[in-house]
Amino acid sequence: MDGGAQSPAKKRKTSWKKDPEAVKENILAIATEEFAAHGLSGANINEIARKTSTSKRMIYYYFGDKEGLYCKVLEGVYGSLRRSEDLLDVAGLEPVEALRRLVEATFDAHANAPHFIRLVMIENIHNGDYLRKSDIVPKLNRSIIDKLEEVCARGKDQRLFREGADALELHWLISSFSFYNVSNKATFSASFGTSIYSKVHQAILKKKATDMILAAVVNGHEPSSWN
Amino acid sequence: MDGGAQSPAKKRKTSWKKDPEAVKENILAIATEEFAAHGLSGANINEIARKTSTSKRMIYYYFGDKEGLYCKVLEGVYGSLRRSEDLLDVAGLEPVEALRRLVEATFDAHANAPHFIRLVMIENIHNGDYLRKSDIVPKLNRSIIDKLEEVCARGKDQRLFREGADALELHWLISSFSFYNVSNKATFSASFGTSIYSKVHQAILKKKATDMILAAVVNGHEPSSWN
DNA sequence: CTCTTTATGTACCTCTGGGTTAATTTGTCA
DNA sequence: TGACAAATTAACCCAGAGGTACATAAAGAG
Repeated sequence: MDGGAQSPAKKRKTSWKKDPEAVKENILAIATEEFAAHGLSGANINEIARKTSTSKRMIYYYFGDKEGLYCKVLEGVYGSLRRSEDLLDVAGLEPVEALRRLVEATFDAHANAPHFIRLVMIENIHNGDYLRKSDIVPKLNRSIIDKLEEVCARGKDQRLFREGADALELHWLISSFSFYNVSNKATFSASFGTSIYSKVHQAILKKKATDMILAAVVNGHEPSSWN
Repeated sequence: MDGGAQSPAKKRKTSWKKDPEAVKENILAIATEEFAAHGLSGANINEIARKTSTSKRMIYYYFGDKEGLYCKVLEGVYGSLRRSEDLLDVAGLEPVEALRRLVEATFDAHANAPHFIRLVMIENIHNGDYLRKSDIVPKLNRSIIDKLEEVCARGKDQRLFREGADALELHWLISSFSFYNVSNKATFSASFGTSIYSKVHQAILKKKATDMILAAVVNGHEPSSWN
């Protein structure tokens, strides 16, 4: 699919060019695939090297060892998700619509970030050891919590939201079905079939889950999608 | 640390006894720990053997290879969960109470089955390949779905539940927060602190999540724990 | 134009870990 | 009681994966 690096016409004179950033990026991209696919111990450095346009030597040159590479991969996917969360702007929406938008966006973001999901699963298998060692932790998913807090505050101010609406608890709930929906697709399908993973059923689940959150948070909200 | 197997005084006469079932059980118990702790590729057969009261050779004698052992471990934990689900009887309760009980029981069952959670996570990393190969799949989590279906049917008959209440969708929702709560504890804590994992906060989350489900399903249910 | 630093390729080393071979002991049934 | 199967032990094998040594080409400093 990509390849093409071997085309002789391009680089016949200077046998190779120095381009550290591109090399690092290339390694990280492949490593993300491989770690996401096979886990930390399951991924194979030789295989990663083979799929890059560089050599195993360069992996160790830039990342030290397998764990170092894994950490950078982890930081990369967390960074991507955070950047996508930062793009979301609900400050202009009224509270109920803002919350609906946040839930739906979280659901979609998870559905569209399979690498992130898998690497978080893998990291949880390792008890979060590498995430904790990394320096990205503090600012981690801060932005999504900030947004939820802002929306909750406005909702309560306007007497639209119940007082029990709590940003962290909401994030826990919203993340749970958004994450589980992707992370446990394989075993859930094996047990109960693939029906809920059809495009239409996914839309229904998103709608019902969103409505359920709203029914819990918003005073007098009728969860009409459950009728 | 352990050792002691070399002490000559103990076993000078009958050096060993035949007890295949006990040996198999012993291997399975240790292997469950190790696979749950380190994953399929992360677990080490030599280490498993060392922790058993038998030898590596016996693992291969009874389970063929590493994957065979893993499959039996997987079947074991799924079986345990299913048996615990079978014990739950809500047929005598009126629909709303029955549903509340099912949600709470699922939440607690997951919280108390860390091995199951980790092995399901691991199995999902492997795309459910081994679960699908196993012969336990058909009857898998059938009982919990049957119970939900029975309760939903009664609830709708009595015009207590909304028509949109669907057993499989409910199971997806209930499982999601029950599972995520345990599976992602490490990364969630790393990001947002451990506050939600205190005993009291866990009870609050269970209450609120249950109330949220009820508010979605039950006509006119007021989610009072959110006030 | 050299000297140094950075970047890269090739070949290699080591040891771990999954899996096996072969012999030995225990139980059982004619 | 002796052959035969089942259970078990100890020692071994070896591919493969993580990691390294060493030489060297490119780029930058002076």
